Amino acid sequence: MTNDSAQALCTNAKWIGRAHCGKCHIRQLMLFSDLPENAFDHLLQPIDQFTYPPGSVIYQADTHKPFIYSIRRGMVKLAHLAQDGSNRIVRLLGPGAAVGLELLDGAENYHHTAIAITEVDLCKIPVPTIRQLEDNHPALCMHVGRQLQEQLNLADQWIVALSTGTARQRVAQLLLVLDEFFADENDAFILLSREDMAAMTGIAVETVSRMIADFKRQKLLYRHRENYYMCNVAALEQITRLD
Amino acid sequence: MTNDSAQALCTNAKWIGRAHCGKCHIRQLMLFSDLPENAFDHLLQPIDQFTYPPGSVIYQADTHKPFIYSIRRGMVKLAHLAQDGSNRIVRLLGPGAAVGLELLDGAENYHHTAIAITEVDLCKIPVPTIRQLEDNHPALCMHVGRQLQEQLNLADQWIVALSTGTARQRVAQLLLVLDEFFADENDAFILLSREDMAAMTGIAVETVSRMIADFKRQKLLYRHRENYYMCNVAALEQITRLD
DNA sequence: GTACGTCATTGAGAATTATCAATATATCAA
DNA sequence: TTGATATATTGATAATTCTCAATGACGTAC
Repeated sequence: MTNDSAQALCTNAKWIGRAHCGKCHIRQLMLFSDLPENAFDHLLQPIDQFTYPPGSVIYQADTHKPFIYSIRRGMVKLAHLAQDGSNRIVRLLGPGAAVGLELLDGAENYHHTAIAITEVDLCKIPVPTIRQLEDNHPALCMHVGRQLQEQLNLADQWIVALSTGTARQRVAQLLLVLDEFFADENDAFILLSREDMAAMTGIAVETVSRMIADFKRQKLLYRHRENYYMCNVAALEQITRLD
Repeated sequence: MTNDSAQALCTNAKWIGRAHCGKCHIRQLMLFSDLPENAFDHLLQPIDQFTYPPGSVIYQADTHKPFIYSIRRGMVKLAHLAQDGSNRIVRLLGPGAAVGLELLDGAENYHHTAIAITEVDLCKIPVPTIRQLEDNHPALCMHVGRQLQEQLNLADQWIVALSTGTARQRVAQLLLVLDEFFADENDAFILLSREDMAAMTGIAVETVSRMIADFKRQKLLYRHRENYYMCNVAALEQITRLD
């Protein structure tokens, strides 16, 4: 349970440019869907875009910066890192999700540590800018609510699917989550590190490795191309039911 | 893991009366805090109050009724009941919390089964009434958001505290949760059934019983009065850190 | 009071998982 | 390419937890 993952907590964000939310091509996914284009004409503070390399820390739990982030590309994990080195991932988020929303509800500090798993593009949105937009466009409040409800659903699913049952069942569920939410157009997904999978399911790294290796041998999980895998959904679903 | 809790899923709500939200004495806790008194003068549909005896089902997952509920008194569990009889509790809620909020975000059906643990008083709020109030009082949207954020925090804590670590640690964490959120003015709380505790922590009923019995023997947990218990917070916190 | 039902506790053995250690594989820099 | 490093896999054993079974405690109906 106590993993000594001495992953250096470094941030290596690279500025991509000013965001043009009115013209954002994935806006329907994002926090600002169906705000009018001109809503972004006179922002108090601009919204910038950044790229983060894999492993970089977007923000740390119990620290404060006045920004929330909207994920444009890539995969972000929200983790709880205890002082004893133990590490529990509570959520895995992808394009369209917003992180750091707790700041909008009066939280002083971030509740988790957010880390890029893959290369990630984010919009960095100042909290005062959100407030300004909320004042002028009450609909935004609903979108924030929708984000929260969505994340609540994910958290509940995390409890039911990834934190319940035998190790085999949990790892199978995790693969199904990756397949459902993070697969590309070929239905292939990046297989996470065993350490991350262990932190998601609350089981030991070696146990995860055994389950994954076993699934590979049984051809329930197979390589599609470099770093990308596909899985036999029906067979894994069977396992989640009957170990 | 698979518990054959053949608890009859019966509802026995008793009507208490029409709610007078403008004069609700715990309104600051509730969904409608700081809406003006007259906001409730011309509701499309009334808000009624009900009492539920322990064990009664408030609503069932995957069913639909156009109501959300605000808890005035008592303790409610949100559970996921799988067809194979397994039962995982994802949240424990008390006065001031609202349940069924997923309906406000377009969900067709409830996401959990909500069951009264103690005797419970609820306000039954029709969804159209919420919509009406939201239209007239945009601030309500923020309150819903706050409820969601609050429940998201609880869900995350559930993952980190109650679904991580050894059985001993999890049961200790559960007692700390009961002490923190559900203790009365004497700092005493109702000790849940072993079955509920097992469903909250994802461990077997017998294992929970062993841990609880052990805590009692060590005087970390002791009876205050009929059905109410107190715990040694410092000692239990110690256990959560070092097993 | 006794019989019954429900729930909590305890015991013992089986099964699962964690831990520690070794080996294999992949990755990366030179 | 070759090392050097990190990550994944596997093995063996210890520890934990689950499961099944028995017993105890408590309340309720009769």
